[in-house]
Amino acid sequence: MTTESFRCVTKAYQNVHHFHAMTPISNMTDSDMEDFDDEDRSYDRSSDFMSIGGSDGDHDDDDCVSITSNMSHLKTTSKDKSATKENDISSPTNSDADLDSKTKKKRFTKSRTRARSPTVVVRIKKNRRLKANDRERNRMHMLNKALEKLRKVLPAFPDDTKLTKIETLRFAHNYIWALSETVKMLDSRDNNNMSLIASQAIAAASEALSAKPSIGIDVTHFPAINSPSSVDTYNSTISSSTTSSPPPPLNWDSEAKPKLDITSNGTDSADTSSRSGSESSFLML
DNA sequence: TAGGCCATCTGGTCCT
DNA sequence: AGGACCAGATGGCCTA
Repeated sequence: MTTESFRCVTKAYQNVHHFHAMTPISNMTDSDMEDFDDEDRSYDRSSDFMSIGGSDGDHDDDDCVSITSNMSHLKTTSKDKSATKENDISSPTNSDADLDSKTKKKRFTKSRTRARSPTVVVRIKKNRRLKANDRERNRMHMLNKALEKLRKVLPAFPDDTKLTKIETLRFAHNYIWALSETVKMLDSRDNNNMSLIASQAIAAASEALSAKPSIGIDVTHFPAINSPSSVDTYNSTISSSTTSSPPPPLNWDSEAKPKLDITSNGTDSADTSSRSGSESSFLML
């Protein structure tokens, strides 16, 4: 188990309420038990211990999710439990049938407006917060997993430098843009005016992007990347060709991810100052 | 040591 | 009511 996953698992367990795993039920007060029921946790009276879901001790990166799943399971269980409670109310026993309607109404009202002491309310709120924290943690884990998938489909940097979140998004944005431009030009290969078309495409893209400041891709910086998809390289090659000869092939190794040349100069952006120029250019938004 | 990045917690808001 | 989403706050870790 990695340190990170250990931290993750440990934290998740820390964040569960003080009713945590292996808390002896016998040590609980009646109000505790009531609160516990309120918070939809399962427990096992027969074993006199409660748990928040099993763990085989062999955690991996998915363990945080599994913990959440376990808690979700508890939630499901609790829903069943609450449903059972409702059934208990709606389907009275024979002794209940002996009661007059007035009494029944009184009991029903009481069950719906159960008075709770301030300490119980605080505890309930605390548990809701913990559950919300768990969901939020899980949500962020899912987001990070998606981000990791995105990193894997992007060209790798020479030293396997892990892109930060913002760099990944910027890089992906520019990378898609580059591929789009390449496809546009490839679609026009049998046209002798490839150079004109390419420049028009870039101009159009530039105009469209400049019209949308929220995107703000810097087209003038983007071609600084010395990759086969570099519009600059591509376009200059096309410009120098007066015939209908095909543009330089995309010579990216089909087996390995293309390596970006980060040795050329470029303009650093504020939050990519620690990276090389061309890298910053490609990441710039 | 300062700054960047990240994970997590937290309260608010919106939606179902 | 509860869950999803969001943004601000906070603290830890790492690096120049």
